Amino acid sequence: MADAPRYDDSLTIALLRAREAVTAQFRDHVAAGGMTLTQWRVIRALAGGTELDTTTLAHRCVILAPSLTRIIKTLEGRGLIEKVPAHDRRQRVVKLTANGEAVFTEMWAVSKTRYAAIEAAFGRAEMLDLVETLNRLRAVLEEDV
Amino acid sequence: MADAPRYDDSLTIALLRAREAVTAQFRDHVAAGGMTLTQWRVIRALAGGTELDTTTLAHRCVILAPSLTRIIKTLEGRGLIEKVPAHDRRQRVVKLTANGEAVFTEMWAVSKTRYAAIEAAFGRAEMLDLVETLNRLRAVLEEDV
DNA sequence: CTGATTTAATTCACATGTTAAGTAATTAAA
DNA sequence: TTTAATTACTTAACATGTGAATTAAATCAG
Repeated sequence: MADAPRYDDSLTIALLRAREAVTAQFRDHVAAGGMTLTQWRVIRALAGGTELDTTTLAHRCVILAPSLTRIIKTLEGRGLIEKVPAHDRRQRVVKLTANGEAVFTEMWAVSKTRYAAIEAAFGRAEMLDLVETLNRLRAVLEEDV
Repeated sequence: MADAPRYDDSLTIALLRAREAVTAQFRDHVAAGGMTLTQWRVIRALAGGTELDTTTLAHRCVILAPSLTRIIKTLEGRGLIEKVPAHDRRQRVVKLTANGEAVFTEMWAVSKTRYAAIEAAFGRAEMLDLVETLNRLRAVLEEDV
């Protein structure tokens, strides 16, 4: 009785630990760039001149709106992103500044290296398969259950 | 160039979204019990009379020590857990109160149902396989890379 | 065209994640 | 045995997660 059965734990905990292990591979170099992993997701989503409104950006980065509001404020304060006038004046559309693009380019090179290392260690086929499985799980849960 | 390539995104985002989709299946009923998902992990880890120190508990629940300190304070304040005297007086050992066990038992029944629904929708074999793959990924990353 | 509804963001309040620093108890070394 | 190092946990400070309430702009109904 020391260990209760693991019904809802096995999957949620496995996802949590796996994600923790993966992000750990990027955390240091992102922190070295003076950024959090969440902020880095935003920078990445805007790289290459992409202009996005808050809703779209939040969805792509998997960040809730209130968090993104704060992050935009922070990154704007650091001169990494800037506002862009929008047709719909309710929207807040943003893009990277020249400085933001430069920071992205610099960090991106390292990021690719880290990712390649993961791929090499785990196997490219397994990796693609895992991503496919995860997306399938998500699709199933977002419809049926 | 509107879309930057997806090197480090595919896996981290897939993990993030998949976890979000899974936890969404439990969030409502856990919230209905007046608890957060993180607090629920702690309750579950202690169910059945289990006594654990903070370090072990933090590891099992995948919660950082500072977060667990606050959570223990909260749950203790609600009368769900209580301290247990420990040999090593540096340690904080806790267990569920009778009330805590009762709350667990009540919520556990629903939790199992939700989990069974996920298993039915996604497939038991795929689920076990996914958990195994996630743990293998973690093992690889925690050693080699 | 005016009022009701919907939509996009923001703000608020609280819980948790995250790193660094601090405290108390234990253990190891001299 | 007294000090130094280690260990377990807490506190602090800031970033993010989360749900609810709020504000402003756009859209819809009549």
